[in-house]
Amino acid sequence: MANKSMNLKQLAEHLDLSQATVSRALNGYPEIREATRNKVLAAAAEFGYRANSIARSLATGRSGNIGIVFPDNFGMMFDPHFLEFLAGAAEMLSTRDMSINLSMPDRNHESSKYADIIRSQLADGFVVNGPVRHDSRVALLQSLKIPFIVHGRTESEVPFAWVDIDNASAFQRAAHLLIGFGHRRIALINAPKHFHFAFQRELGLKQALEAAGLPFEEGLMFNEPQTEDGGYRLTNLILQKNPRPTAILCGSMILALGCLRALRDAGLEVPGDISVIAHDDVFPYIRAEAMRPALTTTRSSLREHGRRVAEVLNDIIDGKLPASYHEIVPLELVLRDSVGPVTPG
Amino acid sequence: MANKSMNLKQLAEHLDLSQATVSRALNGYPEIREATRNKVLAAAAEFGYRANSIARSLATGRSGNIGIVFPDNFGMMFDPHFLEFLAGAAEMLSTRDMSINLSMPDRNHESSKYADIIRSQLADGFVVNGPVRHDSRVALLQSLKIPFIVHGRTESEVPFAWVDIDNASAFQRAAHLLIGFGHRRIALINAPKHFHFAFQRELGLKQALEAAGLPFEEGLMFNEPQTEDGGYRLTNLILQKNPRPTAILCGSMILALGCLRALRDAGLEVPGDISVIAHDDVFPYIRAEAMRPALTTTRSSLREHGRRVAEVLNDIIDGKLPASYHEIVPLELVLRDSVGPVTPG
DNA sequence: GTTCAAGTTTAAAGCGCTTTGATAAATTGT
DNA sequence: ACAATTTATCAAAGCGCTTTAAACTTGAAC
Repeated sequence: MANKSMNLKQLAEHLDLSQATVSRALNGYPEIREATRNKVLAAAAEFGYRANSIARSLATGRSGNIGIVFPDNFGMMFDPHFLEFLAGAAEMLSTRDMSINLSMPDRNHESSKYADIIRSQLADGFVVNGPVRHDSRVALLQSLKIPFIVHGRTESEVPFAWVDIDNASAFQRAAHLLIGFGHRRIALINAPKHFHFAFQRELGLKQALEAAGLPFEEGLMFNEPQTEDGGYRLTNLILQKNPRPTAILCGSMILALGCLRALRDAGLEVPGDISVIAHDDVFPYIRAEAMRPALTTTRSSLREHGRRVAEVLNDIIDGKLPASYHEIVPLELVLRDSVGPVTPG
Repeated sequence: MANKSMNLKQLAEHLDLSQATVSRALNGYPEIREATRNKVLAAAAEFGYRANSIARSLATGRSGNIGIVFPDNFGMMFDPHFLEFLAGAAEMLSTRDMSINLSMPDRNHESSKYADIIRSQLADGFVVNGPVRHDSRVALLQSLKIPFIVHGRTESEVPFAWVDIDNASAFQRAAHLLIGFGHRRIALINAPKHFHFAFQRELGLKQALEAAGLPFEEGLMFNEPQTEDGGYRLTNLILQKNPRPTAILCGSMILALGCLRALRDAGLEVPGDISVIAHDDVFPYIRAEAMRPALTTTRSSLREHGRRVAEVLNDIIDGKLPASYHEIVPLELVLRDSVGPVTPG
């Protein structure tokens, strides 16, 4: 169908070498003489030879794919975040000549989905996205002995691999900053609390308040899927509180977008009347520094997470890292112009 | 690493049959006696046997993957739309035991990306997403003789496969409806005009106006990436026009969200003061029927497109459909409550 | 009872790579 | 100069499936 291109055998014949030698030369084995390797590389380039990944997989027993299943909460938790993560993973994998095997969860037998994919060797391991506080996928994958990594964290008896940011401490630091500026009533616009990261973020705020001897007010905690619309509506609710909170913490830039709009509509100045800090997942098309005022954020690139998670999963599959490996991606608190001291009145 | 499961040879031995027979039984070949097939099926189920997709691919010469490359305009065109499409494609493919090979475009040599993927047999064909009016990918893939399908359309000398909705006629019908209600000044909030679909939509509006002998006003055409924010800002611009347009056409539900908010902020009633029609890509989490007022829309599910595009691409790869196959997905005009007659004033 | 065709099943080749174990060539030591 | 190493290359096996071509069964037809 497509242009039948040269295969290893033909390349080897052309070079008057054995397939074994050509294969090794291409794959960087040390026992190949430099002169030979150069000849092989040159010929490969000349003919545009690329190893057939299928044949390689059959020989090595590795599919070269990592499996990513659409979050089953898709439609909730969702879109820009998941896609941004995907983009990072895809980017990283292409540098290692690997790919993503993307699939939808099977409503009926979601449990067998993973096993099926592994058994048919469509993927060598999985990424678990959008973990909830007690996520059953971890135990499932563990019992099936399938390599996996969680992006984020969940509560589990048995250790498992994960890569996450320190959500609690990020929001604690943000809150600490606000408290330092004299804020005492801080509202939180957050994702639904059954997500582990959302729960942790509220915890961080709580800790900062308690550390400062300030009361934690349940009534200032708002949870909603992270949409611009949600940010707008929740902010309007916040503004009805009496006395009005003097600062708002937003769980995502998308929520912040809605939040800022609501504040503008209400005729409030940031940071004059109210301070705002958001968590920035670094979407290329929503830039905190370009906003008016430039937004103070806790920042951690979701695309970067995608890259790192894919990398770590590969290393786990390769046995270079243990199945219990975990890592906290550092995160910055970027000071810009949306935080100021509380004004009396 | 993962649970070594049974392979064809072992299954055949267990059944005291040849691999050929078992393979055929499993793949539904007609020459297998019904009794034999049942035995095979039962055993396969018992042992949870799944054919190794890699080995199958090597034998058949088909990877079983379709390639999807992130739109290079990613960050523009984008997110919820692309992901929704992806979800549909993933869903469809899993019913055919196929997968998506998802990759990022290589900035440096995007042209070789496709060829590389085909040569290394990572995919059997490609979906071209988010085509612009003159999209170079079509000529590229054609010259490389790689099976592909365009989701949407583009201008090209040579015929190629595509699946699209009739954007022009959709917007023409929507405009026609508005005109029927007496509207004469209709504003359009649209994606950037270099995208083929956006261009077509404007064309449709223009045609409807001309057919009714009404003037087409360039100044009422607004183009912006399809974000809620964009819809909000552009609507505010529209409201400053004098005389004020009496109807707005929105290119997506996300734009419409922003549009409606701006109207609400301005204290305008829909459809009392102004009528609104939007194009609905059917996101599960933005429902036109749930809005206030329920929105009249042109409707065509992007997820459904993903399914159909994947299906057609497969059929083209299989040779069941010609490489010039194309199809216009029908689209509905759903009347709800956001359109009304022009009120004098 | 043969004969033939249709219906079933099988042995074996092959897909294109990696890798093992053997072999040949180059290098070293004595 | 010849054995002992080390280095570079090769032939062949094998990964797990599909598919071709051949072989074996039936059962009907004569």
